[in-house]
Amino acid sequence: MTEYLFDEIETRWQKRWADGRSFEVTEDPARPKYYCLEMLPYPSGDIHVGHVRNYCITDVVSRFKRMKGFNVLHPIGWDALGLPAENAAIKHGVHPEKWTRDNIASMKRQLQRLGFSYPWSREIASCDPEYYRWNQWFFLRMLKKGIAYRAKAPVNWCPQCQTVLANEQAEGGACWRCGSVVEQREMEQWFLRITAYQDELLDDMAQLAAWPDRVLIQQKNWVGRSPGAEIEFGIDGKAPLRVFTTRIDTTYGATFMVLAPEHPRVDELMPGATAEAKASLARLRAQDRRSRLEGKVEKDGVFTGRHAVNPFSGEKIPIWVGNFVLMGYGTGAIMAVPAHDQRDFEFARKFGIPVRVVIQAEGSKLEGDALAAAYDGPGRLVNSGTFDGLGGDEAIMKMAAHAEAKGFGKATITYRLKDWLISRQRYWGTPIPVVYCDKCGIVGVPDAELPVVLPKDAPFTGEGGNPLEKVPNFVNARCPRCGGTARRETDTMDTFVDSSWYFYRYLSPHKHDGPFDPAAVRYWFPIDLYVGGIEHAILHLVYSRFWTKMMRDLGLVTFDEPVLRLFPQGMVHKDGEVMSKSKGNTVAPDSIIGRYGADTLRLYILFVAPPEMPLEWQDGQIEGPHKFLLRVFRLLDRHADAFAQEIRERVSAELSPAARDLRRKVHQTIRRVSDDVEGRMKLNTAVAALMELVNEIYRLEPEVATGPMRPAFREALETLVLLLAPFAPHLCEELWSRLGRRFSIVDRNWPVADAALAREDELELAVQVNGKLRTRITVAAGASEDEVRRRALAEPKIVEASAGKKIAKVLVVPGRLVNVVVQ
RNA sequence: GCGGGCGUAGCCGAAUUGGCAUAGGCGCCUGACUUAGGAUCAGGUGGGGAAACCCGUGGGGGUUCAAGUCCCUCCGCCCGCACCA
Repeated sequence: MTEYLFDEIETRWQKRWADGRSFEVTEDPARPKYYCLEMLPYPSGDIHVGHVRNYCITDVVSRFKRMKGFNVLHPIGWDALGLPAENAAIKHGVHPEKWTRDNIASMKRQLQRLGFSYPWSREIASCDPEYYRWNQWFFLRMLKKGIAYRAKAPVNWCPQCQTVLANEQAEGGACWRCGSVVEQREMEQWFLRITAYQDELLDDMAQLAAWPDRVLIQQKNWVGRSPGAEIEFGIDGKAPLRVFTTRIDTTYGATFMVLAPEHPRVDELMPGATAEAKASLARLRAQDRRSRLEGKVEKDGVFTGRHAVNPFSGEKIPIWVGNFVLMGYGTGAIMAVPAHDQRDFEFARKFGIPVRVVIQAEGSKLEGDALAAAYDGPGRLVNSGTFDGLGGDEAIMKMAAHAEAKGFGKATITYRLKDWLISRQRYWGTPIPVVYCDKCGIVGVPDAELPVVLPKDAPFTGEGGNPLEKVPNFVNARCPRCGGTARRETDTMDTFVDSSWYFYRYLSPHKHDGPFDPAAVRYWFPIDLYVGGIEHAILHLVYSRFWTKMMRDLGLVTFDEPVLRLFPQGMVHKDGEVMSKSKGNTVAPDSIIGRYGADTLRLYILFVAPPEMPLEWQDGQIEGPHKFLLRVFRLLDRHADAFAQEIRERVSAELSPAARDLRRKVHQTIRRVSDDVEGRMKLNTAVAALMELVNEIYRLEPEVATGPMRPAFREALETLVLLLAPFAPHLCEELWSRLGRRFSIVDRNWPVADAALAREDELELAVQVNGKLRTRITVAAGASEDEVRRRALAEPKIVEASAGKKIAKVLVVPGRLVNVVVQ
């Protein structure tokens, strides 16, 4: 019965929405706008309820804003997702384009079934040639400005995916898609110079006040800005060794140096190494990458047999190779100060290298193990020549100035962030629009020849390697500059290039003479609300910030940041784990919709936990929201038809006590739901408020539904339907039309709370003695403080509790409580 | 190891600015209606106690008239980063 009910209602309204014209959006400068979206979904076949949560959140906010009178853009698009699409295509023996489009169609159907019909949407797919065109267009402009460049560098290679990866995509040494351990390879690849924006990515966080701190902290750590200094340590008969340090003030305490095992000068420094030393070196090199994945590996190293000169003290110190020094950070070499660095200390102890204190807190005489523990404590320099007695920043500044004056060093800033590697050895992605000419070198494809499209006949063997290399028609090209023969680039772009700017393309998805319409961008941007998973904190969300800054420098936009408010929703868990296909603990939306309806599923997801918290899926809990919707339906079913026939009367100013209670609850609920959705994004408490309202309506229905107070009852029902509409849109469209109102409910104004009606006439105040609850009193809302105090002190329980004691103070907190302090 | 967050009923959770702890839902109990109820409607539901009252937000301590909320400390869980020089 109920299944039939919701199925029929939902089918009916999904059809109406699909051809409804009232959802059109325009760039009308006179109207306030609201641009909200969820992170670009992957067309990865079947969705499960874990995916559905961010759609629910965004859809509720969109509908709410629409009812608030905003022009709302809530678009949807699809990521081509190069690598997984290609792997899936190989696995299933179909072309990745067909696989992608089939999955897009399937996902679209599933989302429509959920009521996410995106009536005010503009749709894009980043696998379309027209999207390729603009990716390439941007690339060529970046190439011209030196932001895109090709270089040989150590890069991450995923042996499973058979392609290189960006640093961000190989975090912790594992591939972001397949989890394989990545290898380091020296390869020539395409990069985007994101490091040109590293300071701005940090500084502009000041504009991101509405982003969660944890995301900003993650990004900050990822950029990893460390101010410090570079110093050169001389080596007899060789070029000096450069190191980076944040603690130049400890240089007198450097008792040895350490190179990363992969450091390019290791072989040069140990030409006549013994077989034993060579074996140690080989061991260190083999060990290094794995050690970082597996966590703790004991510090290990080998002495090169050579020494370097400390430029401050002139002391000769041994040069070691050590597994705890990373080639990817700083210069890949360090000066080791065992007295003031835990890692250096451990290494020094293992190999019997001396430890020299150069910073000491006044009066302290630390020795041995305690030295390391004190390494970052405050103190003054000792054993540091002419710098003795200096402390903190002053020591750092004076020593850096000295190094610069003597020409062996200078203050620098080191960053962890590396340039974004965007080339991929895959078929299914945007072709990088350049050719290699024997005479002219690297030449960009002219705009007029864009887009460079993928050949349809690429062979998919599943044997690895890029199929594009095996398509002569694609590879053999003419040089646009000299007309000679040239070889076309076969690498394609990282899928994260697509997602870096898709939300601009939404504004004008069919534009052919530019990536987007600047007037539309002026109107809609920046994005007001962006909902998505936290897993993109240092991937998509860094890339798209970079992309916007890059476009600003190309003169395409005038602002620095694309997203005003970021809202990372919590994951959906089941059986204690994140719900995901690979875990096999998914719940299909279809099975829930078939049983309870799409509105119930939405309401459950929104109600059972606040949106930012993880949600534990529990089968039984969905009954509550379902029963609630049926309760609403039955309530309206009893009255709607009659109300639709009647003339709408104004609510009388003379209210019965029951009608007064009802109106108060109605207006309090308007206020609560509005605040919860608009300000705090606490959609779970908004739903709870609506449940309270329905309980109150049921309670008062016998007294108010008929007779002179009927208009107040009608007001309650209509307001309920309006407030519930963003949460249960199918049901509320149905009920709204049953009340004789016109399609669509999202075009109705959101109700406005009347403060006078919401105010309580009487207040129940707690009366405490020394902070302990003793009794309660009921007073008129406007009662004076004096009167409240008198009433409280007259209460028998208070008289009893304070008998024989001195009343020191009586605190009256208006509207809340009275606290009598006795001694 | 460093950084961030969290810990409230049998379960999910509420408490927005330090002001009546536990809203709303699940579950459970009672009653009504009913041939029947896994439907619906109404009521109850932190622990102890006959009651007065006492206890109660992971443990301990502190600030305050008043602490789930602020401070210190310990325990547990989650997330992020991790030889970053």
